[in-house]
Amino acid sequence: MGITKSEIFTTEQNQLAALAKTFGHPARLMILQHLFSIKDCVCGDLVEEIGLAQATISQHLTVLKNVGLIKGSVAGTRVCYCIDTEKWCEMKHIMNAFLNQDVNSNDCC
Amino acid sequence: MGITKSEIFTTEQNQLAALAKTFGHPARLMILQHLFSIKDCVCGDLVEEIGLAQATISQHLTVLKNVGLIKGSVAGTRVCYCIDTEKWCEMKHIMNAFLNQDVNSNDCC
DNA sequence: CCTATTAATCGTAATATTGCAATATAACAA
DNA sequence: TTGTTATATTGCAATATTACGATTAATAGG
Repeated sequence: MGITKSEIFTTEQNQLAALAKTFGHPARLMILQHLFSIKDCVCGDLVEEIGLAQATISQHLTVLKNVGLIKGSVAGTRVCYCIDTEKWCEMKHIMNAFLNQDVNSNDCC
Repeated sequence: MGITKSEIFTTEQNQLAALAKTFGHPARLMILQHLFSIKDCVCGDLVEEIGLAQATISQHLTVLKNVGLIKGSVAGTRVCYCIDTEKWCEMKHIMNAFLNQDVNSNDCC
């Protein structure tokens, strides 16, 4: 039904799935990579950079904002977006805990 | 339009997005965690374990199989699923390369 | 052969996501 | 104020995803 039965899963599972879903679109990955690559945290050129309509980019930015990975501050007519490094690290720990669960089981790598 | 414009992104970005999308559902996370927790690699109890219909579980297993993270071998009437550890590690490297890109930029953690 | 068991597939319904044009909003500049 | 620029929101269309009942296929056990 396109609807996920969240109630039968743990909070942790739902949270991790929500995070992963955020990374589940190449445009959002590109946005994050661009935010990492520039130093001065000033954005707004994402539309030309990526090649999707302005409305679409804005939507993807909202998704990233909602999950907390980026934050934007108004600077005149522009909005300055940047990575929320604290949330990013928090996320990294959650992801790593999942990705490294194999060390408990058997031989790997 | 519900359709992703894959052609404007790099192969790496599309690949990573596809991987992340796989983790973007709690049922699939639960399946993977269950496969890690048991040792003998015999499955089939996933339906009771999770609480979704058999057809739904089968669908999720197909998604995981398509991305290569699990493999199944027929054993009589049953199918034995297990993690493809090689692919799992491969995936882990790809994910980590993305998650750790922040070390290049500024102070974190 | 017949039947039960297990998992995959089909068909369908409901909801979610992606994308864009058009419009709205907000701030600056003249 | 008027016009310009930058971003957000709205409305809509197309496609994707999730879920399940029903069916099918394949095998094991009598």
